Amino acid sequence: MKGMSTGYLKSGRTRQKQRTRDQLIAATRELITAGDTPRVEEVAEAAGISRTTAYRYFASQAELLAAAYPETAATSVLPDPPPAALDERVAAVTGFFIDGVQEAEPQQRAMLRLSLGDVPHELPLRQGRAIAWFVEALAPTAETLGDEGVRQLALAMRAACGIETRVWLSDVAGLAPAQVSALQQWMVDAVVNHALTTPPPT
Amino acid sequence: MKGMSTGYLKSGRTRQKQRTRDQLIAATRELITAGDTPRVEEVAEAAGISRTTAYRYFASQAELLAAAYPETAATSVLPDPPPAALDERVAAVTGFFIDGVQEAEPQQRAMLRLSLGDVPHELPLRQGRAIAWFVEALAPTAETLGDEGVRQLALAMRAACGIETRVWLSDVAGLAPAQVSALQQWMVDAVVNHALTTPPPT
DNA sequence: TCGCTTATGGGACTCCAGTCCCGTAATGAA
DNA sequence: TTCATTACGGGACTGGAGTCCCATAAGCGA
Repeated sequence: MKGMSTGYLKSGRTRQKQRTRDQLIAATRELITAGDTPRVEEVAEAAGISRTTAYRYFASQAELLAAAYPETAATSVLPDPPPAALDERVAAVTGFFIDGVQEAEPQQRAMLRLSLGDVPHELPLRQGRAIAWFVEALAPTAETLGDEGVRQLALAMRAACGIETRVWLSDVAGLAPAQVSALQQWMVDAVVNHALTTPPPT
Repeated sequence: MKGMSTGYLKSGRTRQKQRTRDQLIAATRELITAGDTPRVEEVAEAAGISRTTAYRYFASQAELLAAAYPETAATSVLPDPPPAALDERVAAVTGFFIDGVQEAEPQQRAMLRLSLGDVPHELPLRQGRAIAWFVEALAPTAETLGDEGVRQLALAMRAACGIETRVWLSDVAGLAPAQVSALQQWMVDAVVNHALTTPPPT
């Protein structure tokens, strides 16, 4: 089972398939918020759907978890109206992002672990949706840094406050969740300030 | 099988056990440098030792890989004599660390993945050995930052240039290995410089 | 050399992820 | 209502990680 093509839902019994898919995702979310990383079998059972069918919709546990990850439909996470000051914009986006990671930490960890699996994934398991948010926050620096510089800085910001850094600061460094968030926020400030004097490499 | 207590090797047939353990680690290293993440069974077979015995020494594939990770016996990685300038000290340690991570990337990824397993580990699977190196590099800042400040900064530095950040910059951001290293080096510079004006949170 | 201790080997077993085959039943068009 | 299409369910199967039991043989002291 290789996962279904994107167009699959669009032909034939559209509503039935959409309903099945939605039920699987809903069940996944419930189990995740209940605390664990559910097996595909558990999700299927909770949704009243057979394991086989669950695998028809999602090629792996990883894809199912990724699909269940809450979509932030918003293309921007800046307040309205967006502040003009760079530090306010950065603080808003960074705070939103760090809070989101902290809240969904178990799921984030599961997705990270599964994305590190032996078999490379074709499907975009971890999509880097947040990069655009950081780029937007950096709009005031566009002239000085240029498109490429802005992008590199946004990557550094995301790297500094993502789940990967959080995992190490928690598991190995032994910091408490609030300390992790504070240090990540501080690291983001560091890279932003540094970029203003020394542009990131390209 | 829960792994053997530390004192196990010290009682009874010491040399035999040490030999068995060494053979397992040697075989693991060979297979790793050959390119893959070996299964315990493969390691055992390559070492001419039974799978059961391999599990007697290492409770999991993760522990075996961690034990096979090259020990940098050196307590310092600064050149001799160590430079006095902060930026030279930081550049030396960071360069050494980033290069080491890049060279052992498959193994590092495997250890990261396995450390994210569902079952929490009691044994120190990932030990944070590098923290001391960064603390040492930061010696010139000890007076201004204080012990706690130095440690927090060292954690931020390690977080910025570790395998976790590397994974994201490679897999999601799509940077080439050399670009990843360059951006990580730049991030380390950023946090060090930032700490001189704005101490990290405690 | 003998015999006790104990490290080792063999192999069966559980659990989970993922695949595959095939029969059934729901859907929706004629 | 009839009937072809097709989504679904059941269940067997592979393969890898890790556990456990028991027999064997290697090590080491007497």
